[in-house]
Amino acid sequence: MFDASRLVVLVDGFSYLFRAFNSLRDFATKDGRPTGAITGVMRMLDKIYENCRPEYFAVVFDAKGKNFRHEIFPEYKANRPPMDEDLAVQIEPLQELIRAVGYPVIIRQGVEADDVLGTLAKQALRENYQVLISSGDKDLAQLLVNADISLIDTMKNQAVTADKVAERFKVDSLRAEQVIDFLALVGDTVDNIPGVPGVGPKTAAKWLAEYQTLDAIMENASRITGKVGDSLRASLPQLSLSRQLATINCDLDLGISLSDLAVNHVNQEKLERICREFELKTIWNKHGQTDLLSSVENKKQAEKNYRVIENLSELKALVEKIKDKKRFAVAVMTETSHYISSKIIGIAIALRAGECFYLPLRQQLTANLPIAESLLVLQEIFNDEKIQKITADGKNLRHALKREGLEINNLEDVSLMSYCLNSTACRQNIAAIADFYLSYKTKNDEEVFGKGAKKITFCELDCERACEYLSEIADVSLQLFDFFSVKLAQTPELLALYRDLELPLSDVLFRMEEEGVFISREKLQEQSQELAVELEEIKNHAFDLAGEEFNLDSPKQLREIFFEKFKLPITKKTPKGEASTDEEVLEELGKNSLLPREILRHRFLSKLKNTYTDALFALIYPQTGRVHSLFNQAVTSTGRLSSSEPNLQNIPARSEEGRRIRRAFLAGENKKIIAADYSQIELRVMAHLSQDNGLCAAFERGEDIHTATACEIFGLKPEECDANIRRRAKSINFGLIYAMSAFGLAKQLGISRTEAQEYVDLYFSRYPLVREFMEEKRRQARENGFVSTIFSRRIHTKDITSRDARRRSEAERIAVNAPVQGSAADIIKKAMLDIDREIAASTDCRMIMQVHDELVFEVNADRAEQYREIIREKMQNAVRLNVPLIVDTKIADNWEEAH
DNA sequence: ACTGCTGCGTAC
DNA sequence: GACGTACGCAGCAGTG
Repeated sequence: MFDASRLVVLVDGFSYLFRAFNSLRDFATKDGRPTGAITGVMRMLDKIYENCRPEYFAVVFDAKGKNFRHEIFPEYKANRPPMDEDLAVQIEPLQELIRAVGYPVIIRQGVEADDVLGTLAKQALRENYQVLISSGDKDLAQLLVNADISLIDTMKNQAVTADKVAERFKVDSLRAEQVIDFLALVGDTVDNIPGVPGVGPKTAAKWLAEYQTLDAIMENASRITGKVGDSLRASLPQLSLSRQLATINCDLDLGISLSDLAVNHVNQEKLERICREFELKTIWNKHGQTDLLSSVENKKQAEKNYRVIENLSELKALVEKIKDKKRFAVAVMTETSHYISSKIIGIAIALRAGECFYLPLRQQLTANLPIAESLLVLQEIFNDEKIQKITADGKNLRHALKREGLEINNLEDVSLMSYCLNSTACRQNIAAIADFYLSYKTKNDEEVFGKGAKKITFCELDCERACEYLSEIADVSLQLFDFFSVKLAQTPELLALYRDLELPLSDVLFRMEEEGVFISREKLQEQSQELAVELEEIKNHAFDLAGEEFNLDSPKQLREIFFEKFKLPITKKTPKGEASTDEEVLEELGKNSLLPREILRHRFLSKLKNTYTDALFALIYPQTGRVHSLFNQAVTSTGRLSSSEPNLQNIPARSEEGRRIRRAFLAGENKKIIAADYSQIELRVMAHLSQDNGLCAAFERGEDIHTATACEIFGLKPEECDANIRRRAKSINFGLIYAMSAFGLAKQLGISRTEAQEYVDLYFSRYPLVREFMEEKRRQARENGFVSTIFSRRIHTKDITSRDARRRSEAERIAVNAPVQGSAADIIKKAMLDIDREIAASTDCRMIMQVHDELVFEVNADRAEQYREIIREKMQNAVRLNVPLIVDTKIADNWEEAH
């Protein structure tokens, strides 16, 4: 119907508002606040936007108060009945909502929406756009004098064109040029435009058919007979006023350019807040997931131009372009496997949305670029501080380049930007991010690579497919960078989180991963063999006790033996309703028989063997004897790091046999391990955040916090507090951080629910601000949809208003725990940066692991003491809290002894 | 043979 | 249901 690339759609907001309000009168929130107008207008806006896909779009509303027509005629619109209160309350939230989803909203004081619509329309015509105005207001028909303007009647959903003007006014003949004069003659009782009394549409149309214009009618007034003629002559003095009032002013100075009418990215936070407040699930589902601009960008994608760079001179030409442009997005593909040994297959470089170049380096069946020369050319731009490099995963890119002997600086990372904006909105990989924020669906991996046995690797792709696949990643990275830059700038503290904490940290993590940790193959192997022997003994013993052979690792078979064969009582069920055989159950059964105890021992040892000694052994990199695991930066909801392949953050520490694993984590020759861990960092953070006097004072005095808690709530002196009482207090303390219920505490301590509740009540009466802190966090979560850490990191709590009580209480626990856990994560991250800056220049000290509240270093033995002090000082002073931060450090030859 | 889920257990 | 955040093992059921 229209050429969307030259189309401007203008919507008369109030026209939509009345229409929607009247047709959806019973829409309301659960507590009775009306929402029909909001819902209806949004539906109508989405519909017209999606149907027309205009280049520019605006929703125009009348401003409150008087306008220039009141100045020339004070009684203007004096007869308007007051607006229905149910409608009035919807206006402001609606306008906010429209802005939040990204449609431009225009409201101007002193003029009416019609004048704004007319002015914008004229402006658009000047720039050779077609204009479509959607309104129920007949007066706008006067704009149809121009063929490039069309009207859509909101009420009937019909197009009104110049030849339909008469039809629209239900008269025999009327041309667009005559609409103003027609309106002046007829007048408007609602707007209180006087007109000629006794003259209605029929008479006005008849006169205009005969005399063409109002001026001519006025000149010939004397020739008109009858009562209407008398009336016309009596009205002559005010007719020009009527005409003035009826005339839409198309020459306002609005200070708006056409580009202001481009749709914007969705404002997720605002949208979420409004949708939550007014229970607008459908709108949230629609706009919370997609983005108006994405359709624009997807359209650009349709014109995307991905090209393979075929020789060195083309590459050099590209590099010159990049030097000129000062920024580009880059994506690499390696031969899968592990970063530590992986070579680059190809590189994609995006210069602007839709424009990308692919550099084949080790593509099979392809005339690749000469690797050494190409990398040399690239090194120049990678190392140029003035050229900004954008990537979807900076750490991985650094690894890939490092394998080729390259480095890169001035790097931006869209995954980290996305993570800082919202850690839980979507998984933080480029495909999920592009889908979530741009509704851009990247190529499906399965379609590109196949699956199962037919699966191929990236280097086996033909060059064109490789180019399409990787170019798309670089392309969307570039687009997302611009998108996130705007979003982060809207919330400066999140921009700071990204720029000052997460982005620089990714480089520290890169070097930790590169460094790896030395693990003794011999020690692991020795332990593994011992474990195998004991496991075999236990297995045979278990078979004897059970009277049959079975798989000790199978919960299903254990169920059959315990609860069917031996008919032991079922005390606990799994979420699926099956009898549980977990540790707690077997401990209980083990009080009366040997088999459960043997199973427990078997479980414990096989866990050690399978998950630790054997798995770790397999991941030792043969050339160096070191394990290079991943420290994932954008995984957890709270801001903690996670570790994988292998997970170095859950190496056993509590049992003696488990700690033996840690003894295999060695310092290299002439080196020492330094372990430095924060003492009670989460409880200190809670003391700081809650400002509770009692809790802060205990830390100020340097007391053992669990003993102090025990003394406080049980009214004891420190010397009266035995290990058992301290254990209870410790459980309470941890339970609080995790927002544990009395039920959970009771189970943990093996006491009754009421007794546990008494402990909790006692705790809160002694530490009242802790309770207030928790209530405040739940309140903040309800109000904002998120809670924040001391570094302003946000943790979203979308289920906080859920009708499902279980989901809601889960969200409440997140609201309480996340600021504590997340702030602790912020603090250690800051410490890592501070330490890194101190040690980066030297090779004597390397950070090798982070375990949430602990940092592990490998240092030159003769400088260990010196670094220990630096580490302690930087960790303790990473931030300034209301309570002291204490760090315990120890130097040893292996990780276990460093505690 | 592969995939994804379940049950369980390790860390902080 | 009932304690927050992770990762990863073996078993197992469904799919090809």
